[in-house]
Amino acid sequence: MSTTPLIPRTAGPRPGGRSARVQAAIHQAVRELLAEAPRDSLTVPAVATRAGVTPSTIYRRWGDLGQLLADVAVETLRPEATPEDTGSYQGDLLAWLEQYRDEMSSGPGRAMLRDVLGAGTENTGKCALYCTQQLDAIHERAAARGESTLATEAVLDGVVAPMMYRILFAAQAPTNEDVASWLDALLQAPRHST
Amino acid sequence: MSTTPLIPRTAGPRPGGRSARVQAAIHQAVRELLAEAPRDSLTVPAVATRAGVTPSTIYRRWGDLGQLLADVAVETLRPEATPEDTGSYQGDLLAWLEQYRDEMSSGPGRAMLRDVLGAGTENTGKCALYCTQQLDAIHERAAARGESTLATEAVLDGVVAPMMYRILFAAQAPTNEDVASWLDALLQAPRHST
DNA sequence: AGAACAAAAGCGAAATATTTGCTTTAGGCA
DNA sequence: TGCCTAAAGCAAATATTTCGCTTTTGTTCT
Repeated sequence: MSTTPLIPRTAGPRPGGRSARVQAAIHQAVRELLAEAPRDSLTVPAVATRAGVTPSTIYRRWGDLGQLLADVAVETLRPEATPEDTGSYQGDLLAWLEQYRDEMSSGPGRAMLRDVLGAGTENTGKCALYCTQQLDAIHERAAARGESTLATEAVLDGVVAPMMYRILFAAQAPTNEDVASWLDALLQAPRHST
Repeated sequence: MSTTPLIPRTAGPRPGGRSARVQAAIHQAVRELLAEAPRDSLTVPAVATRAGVTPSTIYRRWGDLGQLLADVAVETLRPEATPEDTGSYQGDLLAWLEQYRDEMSSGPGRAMLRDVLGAGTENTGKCALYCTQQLDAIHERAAARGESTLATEAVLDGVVAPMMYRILFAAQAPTNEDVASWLDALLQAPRHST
């Protein structure tokens, strides 16, 4: 029964405080256990034990295993660097899209997507935000070089969306050739902004 | 060795048998309870009670609540009729895409998507299959009329995929205007097959 | 620095949910 | 009809989740 408020969620109040330490221990425990055993044998008590924490801590903070897994997933998905600089806009775009495809269509990538989408919180928004931010970074770098570019939204709709649709729903994941051809279609047809 | 079964998980061996009746009762119970109480207060024992069945029946057949919900969702999502005939290809397409958007971006629609994607079985494939089949039906009807058409795959990539991407990841769902403009872009640019 | 406060964690008992071995029932088939 | 098998029922054993209460910890105010 879910009558409880279930407050903030993902971030402890300040870095370095107890909350932050406990959260880090729990996230770490989840990652370790996911590496050791199949995902569906993971339980809250097991995570708690590994993290050196009581189960009720986890239940009070996350509510259930799904929310916790979603948090860990979105945390893992957060880009740790700006997209690689290949020297050209089209090169940057293609390189980033291909690595994104690799990551998302892999076993662990798909599992993380499932966790995030299955939980259905604002974590899904973060997921899309990270993607948009990386594309924006590529866009800005190209603009600084004076290259003509596509709107980030066009890339999202033209490449990322079909890619995700196939990863999520289709029997077989998209290939790098698919990605390249979606991108080509965009680069040929529509008006670039200069 | 009898090579028989290859049993699909969701369907009892024959319609009318005990399995089929039990499955129907359980599906029905899930739908009723979902209509009465918030989704996360649903439990397997509650479903079992409502369906007049023992919990172990559900656990043995579906494994857990998530799988059962995914089954019910994909069953609900199955189209019960061929797409409405508006008289023209473009009319048919637009009408169907708009109703699909309505359905998928509604509260219940999003919940069902979450259930299906979160469970991560071949149910996701069925979901995409239904969509493809409806689009193919529209395509065939247009071909029979002698109209020029788009490849179903183009519609999937150009309209359905961006639509789903936003429903799943974005803060705000796409509008019918979005759908219309995605479709327009397709209809103007690329080669139609006659 | 020290005291007081609030937020979060620990603990353990109670309530629920899940698993499992065995029995019973219902359909399919010779 | 009378076996035969797959699925359901039942109930005991486990495992999990929830919840009230206590304790710890970090922050803030003198």
